[in-house]
Amino acid sequence: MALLGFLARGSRTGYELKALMERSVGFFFGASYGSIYPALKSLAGEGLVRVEEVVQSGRPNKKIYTITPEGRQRFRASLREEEPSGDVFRSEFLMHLFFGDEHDPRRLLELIGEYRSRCEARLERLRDVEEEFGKTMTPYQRMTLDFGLSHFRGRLEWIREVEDRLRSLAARDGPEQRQPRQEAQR
Amino acid sequence: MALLGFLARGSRTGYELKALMERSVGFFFGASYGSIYPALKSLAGEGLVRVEEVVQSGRPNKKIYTITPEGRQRFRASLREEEPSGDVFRSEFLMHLFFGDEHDPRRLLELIGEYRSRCEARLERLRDVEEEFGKTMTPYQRMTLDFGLSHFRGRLEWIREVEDRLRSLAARDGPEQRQPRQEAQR
DNA sequence: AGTGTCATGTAACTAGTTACATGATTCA
DNA sequence: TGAATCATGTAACTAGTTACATGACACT
Repeated sequence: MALLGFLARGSRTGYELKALMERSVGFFFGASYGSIYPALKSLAGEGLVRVEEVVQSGRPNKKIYTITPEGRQRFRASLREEEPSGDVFRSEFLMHLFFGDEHDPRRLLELIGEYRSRCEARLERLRDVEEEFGKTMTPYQRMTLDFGLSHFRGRLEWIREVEDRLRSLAARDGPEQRQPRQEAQR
Repeated sequence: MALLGFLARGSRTGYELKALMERSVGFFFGASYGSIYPALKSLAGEGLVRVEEVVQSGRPNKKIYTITPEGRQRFRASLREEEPSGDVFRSEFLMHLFFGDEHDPRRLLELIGEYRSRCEARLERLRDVEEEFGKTMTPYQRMTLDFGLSHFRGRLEWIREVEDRLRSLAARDGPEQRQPRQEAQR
């Protein structure tokens, strides 16, 4: 259904749809080729999109998908009728942190550093999107972008505080006490 | 592996583990019976946990799982060696908002109201956990709880702003213009 | 010489969830 | 009387992802 929404704003190939989705809704709705191509095929089978094949040399023929009037109708019907299911959130990183007292403190600091990098990178990409499209977005697209911006900013604030607490915990335990069990096991 | 972590803090039944996980890590690591029972079985098969069956009448026999020394070792090894994969976040609600201009404004306000209720309920539950266990938590458990607290507080702040913007958009468009396409299609 | 972009697609796999099956006891 | 709690487990299903297969062209 998401694909229909994007196609309602202009005809695209599967490849273009993936790139477009990655930048716009990627942070809350991932989609791989393995899900996009089969979905487009089934939409075409239902007559919700039309396919126009453009012959190319040196690469597979381009397939430009265009939404049909039935597709538009179906899309709007799905917006009206579908109850969005609850957000899904899952974090293995937090599970590691949860069991932090069984962890090597240095490893923990390393893990959170990686976590921070990933958040920073994602925030950066959202800022790029803001600069590039900020003026042409609908107010609704703007709201979802703001969601992402505040999401990652909040996350980074929390990370900074956790790093401080982790460092003071490490200092309190003293440098000589670091990963005693790991040393003993060898 | 998460199950081993919980069992390292005390022996439990599968049923108890589910309840325990729901309250403590539920907001970032969901687990259903359909995943817990088979996992416990395979852990027992690998000798990482020991099972003690308690005969009961009127309900299935209780199976109390206890971690073995090999289980503890394996758990710590997994903390040391496993790279936590990136967080997973997915929101159908945001997809609805993203296409807000094709939506009926009243329906949108309704959807965000439901979204707010869910967030408030989750925040409330985390506050319950804080009151009940705040004093006995490890500093690491405290950090993950704070993650949840700041996560949902940030979310609620964003929601309030979106509700304001949505209402002013609805006011600007005027009440007579509501869902014009939906009316016309019938 | 090597990386990134364009461009399609499938098969195998992963990691679960949901629904079902069973059923006594306790509390409001 | 009805809901919640305790307690286990499986089968069928869902919704994907990852890796593979193919390969030219442009840029650095």
